[in-house]
Amino acid sequence: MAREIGRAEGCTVLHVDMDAFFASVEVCRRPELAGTPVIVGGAGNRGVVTSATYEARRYGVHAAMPTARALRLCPTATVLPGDMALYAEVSRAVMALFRSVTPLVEPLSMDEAFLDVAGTGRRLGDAAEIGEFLRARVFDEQGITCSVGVAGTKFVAKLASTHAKPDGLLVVRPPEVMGFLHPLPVGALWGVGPKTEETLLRLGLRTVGDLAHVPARTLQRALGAAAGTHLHELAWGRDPRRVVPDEPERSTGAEETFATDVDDPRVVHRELLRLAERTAGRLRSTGWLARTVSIKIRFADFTTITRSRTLGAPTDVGQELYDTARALYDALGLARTRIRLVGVRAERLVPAGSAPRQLELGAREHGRREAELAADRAARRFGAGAVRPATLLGSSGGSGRPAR
DNA sequence: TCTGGGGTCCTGTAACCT
DNA sequence: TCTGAGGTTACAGGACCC
Repeated sequence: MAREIGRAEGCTVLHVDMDAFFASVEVCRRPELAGTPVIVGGAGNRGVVTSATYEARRYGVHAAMPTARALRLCPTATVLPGDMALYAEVSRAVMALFRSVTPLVEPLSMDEAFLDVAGTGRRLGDAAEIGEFLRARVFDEQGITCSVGVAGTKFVAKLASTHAKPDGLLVVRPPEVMGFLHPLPVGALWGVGPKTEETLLRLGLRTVGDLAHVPARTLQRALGAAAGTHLHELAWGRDPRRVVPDEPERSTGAEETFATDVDDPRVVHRELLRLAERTAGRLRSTGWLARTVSIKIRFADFTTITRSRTLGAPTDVGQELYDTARALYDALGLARTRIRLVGVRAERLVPAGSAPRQLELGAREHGRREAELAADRAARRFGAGAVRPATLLGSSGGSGRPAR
């Protein structure tokens, strides 16, 4: 349990990260699982681990690992399918707690957020004391632990919370940044994944310190202008990004992997319709319209393509998303090609209130939109799936059923 | 060992316009 | 009329994150 409490001079940014979030929420709900390996993830032949308790991680289990492999490593683990609605509820409560401390809360995902506490006054103490206060409150109210990084910049705070895990808090004051940063492996930097790490290792750059002492030009040549400049700045601890609350969404979508590969266009069409409806429902519930529709196709060999088209007028109508998605798919001429996954995404979102609805198609489109809004209301009353397009009725037992 | 689902951002290319 | 430069936008792909 890494813990270092002290004055947090020059530190106003907190990064709070729930420990093994989904798995911890499950253990909280089922206390008999406490202290045992628990895996949340897909159980099918194509499922992967979404979250795992530290007891499971000790066996080498980690997120994104195929569940089947995780179970070979840790046969005693309890595998749970996951309950996104419950996790979202816990997440909302935790974010509300953060906002009771400062309005400057920037959620990164369900289980982590940046907080800027520069303007909170001394009521709760300095940034480190605020961090400890939040850790205690999250545990009291939700029964789960979290880790906190405290620093002067977002990215150092993020690295600090990673180092504090699990159930800890780490402060990195400005004079300590280089000493903290430079021994870390390059892969620790935000934005360095397996590919970039390989490129850097080929250049003989192993640590963040190595990166810092190479000319920025060298990194720009190897990684491109943006990434090269960015990494060089980070290696010197420079990160001017502010904590920004309420960033609008840029896209939303849905995708599903089939339980077994599919080559029947009718099955693909049906899945595109289902995904378009799901995506449109999300647009309506969040008040956005999409200007661009894109589809994603992943083939049996895991190669992936995307195709997109910009609409004449922005929409949140499932039938319109589907018409476009289907046209994009049909244009590929993929009959008999084995497909593993399909996805539909709505991009270039505009607020529903700001965009004039298209008049030309008025009557018909209005009818569709009204029907889908009525279906939304029915779903809220009677549960998701209460109202579905006729082509989706009875389709839940087909051979092309998506993996769950 | 066989790779989920939700996203963001960057880059290269082509088309189009001036 | 032809050609090229340069800017903008749309599209496709890839890397990355949780």
